Amino acid sequence: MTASPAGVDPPATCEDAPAQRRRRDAGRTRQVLLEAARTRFARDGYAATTVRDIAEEAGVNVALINRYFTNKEGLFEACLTTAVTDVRRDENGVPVDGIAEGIARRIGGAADDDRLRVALLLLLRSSGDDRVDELRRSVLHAVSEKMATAAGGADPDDAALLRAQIVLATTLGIVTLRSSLGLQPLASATEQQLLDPLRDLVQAVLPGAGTPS
Amino acid sequence: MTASPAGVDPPATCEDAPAQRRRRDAGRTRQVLLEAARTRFARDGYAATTVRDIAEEAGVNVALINRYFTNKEGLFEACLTTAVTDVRRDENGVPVDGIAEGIARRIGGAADDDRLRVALLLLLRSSGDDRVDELRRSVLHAVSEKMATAAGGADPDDAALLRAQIVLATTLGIVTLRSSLGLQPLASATEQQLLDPLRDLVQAVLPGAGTPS
DNA sequence: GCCGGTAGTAAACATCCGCTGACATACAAT
DNA sequence: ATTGTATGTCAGCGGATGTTTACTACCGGC
Repeated sequence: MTASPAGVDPPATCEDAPAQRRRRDAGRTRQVLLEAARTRFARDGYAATTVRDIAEEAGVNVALINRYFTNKEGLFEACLTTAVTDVRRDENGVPVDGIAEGIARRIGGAADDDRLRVALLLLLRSSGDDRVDELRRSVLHAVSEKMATAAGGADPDDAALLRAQIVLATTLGIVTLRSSLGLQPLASATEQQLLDPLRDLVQAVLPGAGTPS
Repeated sequence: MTASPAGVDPPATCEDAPAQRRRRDAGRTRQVLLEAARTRFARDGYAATTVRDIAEEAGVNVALINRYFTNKEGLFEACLTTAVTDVRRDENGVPVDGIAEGIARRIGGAADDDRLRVALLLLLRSSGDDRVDELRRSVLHAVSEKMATAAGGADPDDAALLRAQIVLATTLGIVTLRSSLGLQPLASATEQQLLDPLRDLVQAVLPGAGTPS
């Protein structure tokens, strides 16, 4: 017992975590798995990502994916759910005016906002499952509705919704071209450099979008 | 010889093609394969598309993919080359002014312009091969340069290029949201309905973009 | 201490994937 | 008609993929 045959780290030195970290923690491994899957799915897409890749990146046994998420599809759905949460939370935190500022910050912001960029990329990835696709669609629809409402007042008509969705398309397109393609100079443009064009764009496309300056 | 044992159609009735169609035509099968691969790759992405799928859709034996394109990667590269050609040809055919009109027509135009939409989607798909990715990048860069030049005069600086790439991002984003997500009302918007917002957008984002009306 | 249930592991399974080589057939030149 | 070559077919290989199963190690409560 004192010298376990296969143990790499005997419990002599405690871990660096605030509380001593358990070696076996279902919630934690679930979280690590989810995090690894998010980045992989967002970067490479569903089909190009293997469960073994995810497990290795998470430092976890492959079989645990099936234990905690039933199957690969379930893991993807869980990732998408976290992405939906991220997007919704971000929506609430942003002021109603300053749409362009919000987009620029989300797209080109500091590295700690990377989570939101991953979430946006995830919303563009499809696993082929119709039910999950419907989830993606409904979230993006809600986002565009929110944007249209913020720009033009309550209960936007189809024309206003269309304009909001065009702005949304711009946002998603920029994120894609930046992270997946690395198209220069767009890919290395700072938040500040993005702001001016985006302000022009939003102001022109969205009816009644205030000019906060 | 007169009654071939496995022949399905003896050459009694000639095919409907203008000249009698040969039963074995390398160029034609190559073309059919390329066509099937384009739509599949554009719709489902590289990894999610199998060579067996492509061959079946083309009505052709799987092994012929390797015969004519070496491997799956080669087939994808050939698809991308046709997409590049399509985009370049389309660029030349469009007048310098009326950028918004051009985008609207390409995005929401008649069904016979579907080839260009497939080409645009293909440019967003990656096979993971660095050399092919560089091709995608260079083409999109050239497109944005052309757009910036058309809008603001020769030799655009980085700021002008950035603005053109934002418009390009809008274009690609709209195509994605329409065909891959089916986001309403954007997905079913007609060319005419897209035109007004796009005119506003282009006019605001691109410096010196003329107002042709 | 020990013991039940939970967390994690290892190995294998069934299937699918891209690809290849040997073979069969159609075409064209002779 | 014969023959050489281009074109297409077929079966299968080696490997990767998602998933399952049988097993071990750990933890917390008694």
